[in-house]
Amino acid sequence: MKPIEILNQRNLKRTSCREGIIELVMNAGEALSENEIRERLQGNYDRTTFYRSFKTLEEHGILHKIVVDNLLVKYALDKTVTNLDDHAHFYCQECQTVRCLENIPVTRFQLPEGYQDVATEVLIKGTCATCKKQQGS
Amino acid sequence: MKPIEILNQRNLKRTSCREGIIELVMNAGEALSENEIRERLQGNYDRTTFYRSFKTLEEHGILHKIVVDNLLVKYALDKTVTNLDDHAHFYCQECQTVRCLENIPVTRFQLPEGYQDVATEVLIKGTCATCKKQQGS
DNA sequence: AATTCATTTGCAACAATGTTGCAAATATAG
DNA sequence: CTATATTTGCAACATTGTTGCAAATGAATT
Repeated sequence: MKPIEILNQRNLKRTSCREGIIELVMNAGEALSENEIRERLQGNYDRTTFYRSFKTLEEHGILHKIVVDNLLVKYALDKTVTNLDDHAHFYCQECQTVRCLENIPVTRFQLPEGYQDVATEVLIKGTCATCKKQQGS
Repeated sequence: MKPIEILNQRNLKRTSCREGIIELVMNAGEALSENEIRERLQGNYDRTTFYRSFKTLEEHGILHKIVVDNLLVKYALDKTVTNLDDHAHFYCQECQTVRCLENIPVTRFQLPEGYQDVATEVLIKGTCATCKKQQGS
């Protein structure tokens, strides 16, 4: 599905900023940070605009946010767009990329009495295949 | 084990700030943020001192860091102090507390070919038992 | 095409979190 | 008590994110 269709489907105005973000994230193959998106996106948008766009796109189930430690925030397409289940994420400590591990579903954990879960985040940190090879180990 | 012993054991100088942090985190029953620690700790320490203390204590396996979304950072005792295995964490969206779920170990996931894991973080978000009751649902 | 109106954008200002360099203070060993 | 390496506090700065408000823009209507 095209960015424009995704926006129309949710009654969101199609601005060049939103379109561009969706387009980029769609074709990236990895989650992208605000900075990475700004670098690759033509048309210099204000930081405020980006933050508000991310928020809107997230609230409408177009993007999902992955946070590594603090301060490193990345975005990927949401499951309502990709039709994938909740999955784990992999953060490569070498190249700082975040990838969705679509084959590793997030299982529901047995919580203590009285606890109710709403969402579960699984973040695996390590070295990705590409960086592993380059280490020539 | 007492804070002083923990510090001595690792050849770290026992300063009142480090001692205080360990003492607090030890008796808190939940993970504490920089702000929470500062509020409860006598002796006004500089923010810089806290950040450097956390870093030192983390590097020496005394504390471990739990990050919720971005910007919310909490600390709890590390497994090298508690002798517990890696475990999941629960973040209550109502009272903003973070608790270690010692009974929910973090399992190793089967990664794609070539990927190597170093650490895995499992954060479950929802409502804790206390807040659940108060909602009177 | 032009008009209208709600939404979105850019700007400025601000807040929170975290880092770095450096001089003064402090912990520990001798 | 002294010497020395470590730690602390301060100032300055960087980054990330938010808010209010006026200007610009998207999309529906004429």
